[in-house]
Amino acid sequence: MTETEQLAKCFKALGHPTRIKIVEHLIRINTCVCGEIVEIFPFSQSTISQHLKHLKEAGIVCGEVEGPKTYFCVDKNRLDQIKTYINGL
Amino acid sequence: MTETEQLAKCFKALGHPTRIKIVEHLIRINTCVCGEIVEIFPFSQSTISQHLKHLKEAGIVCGEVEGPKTYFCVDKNRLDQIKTYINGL
DNA sequence: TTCCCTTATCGTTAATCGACGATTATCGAT
DNA sequence: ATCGATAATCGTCGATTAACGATAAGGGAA
Repeated sequence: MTETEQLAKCFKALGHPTRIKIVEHLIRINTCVCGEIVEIFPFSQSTISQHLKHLKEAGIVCGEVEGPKTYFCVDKNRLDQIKTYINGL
Repeated sequence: MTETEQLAKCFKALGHPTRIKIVEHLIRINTCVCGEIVEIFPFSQSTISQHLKHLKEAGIVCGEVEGPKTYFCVDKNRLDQIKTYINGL
């Protein structure tokens, strides 16, 4: 995958209001579990799980499985990559 | 439309490799005409026109009709808005 | 083991996207 | 007034997305 394609994937992942809010929330509270996000939004657990999957595949968030739970957090490096690109425009 | 929705629309518009490259090209050469972009990419005129429409609707580019041609350029203000948001994350 | 809690995945559905060719609209020049 | 160039729009098609409920898979506790 070219760099442009990778970038496009990131932007696409951020191209949905719910996913933007999920990222904002994750940054605010540093790390949290899927169920906590489900409580915040008026969408089903499966829908939120899908959004998280999108964000994970774009490398914007990472999830660490710990027992039955998965702790999600934002990948600062990837975020910095995006910042660097945008600022360079 | 909420601010988040507006942002999502911008990211979505940037969520395609061709559109990213169009924006990069427009920034590089400041302003240009649709046909010029069509020559650069291996896509049809209608496809490029659609991509430009997306970018326009997101407010990332603006097009000024001048006779039979339309001159496109990047809206620096909108770009700055995106930069500001990203950097604030 | 058997529940319960948590998350991921599957299958479905309606809507949207990305590409195309064809057509239309608009302006300038002949 | 017609023609040619340019760009936008239309109609179509297959692929993808976003949402859901239902189901599966995993670990922890009783």
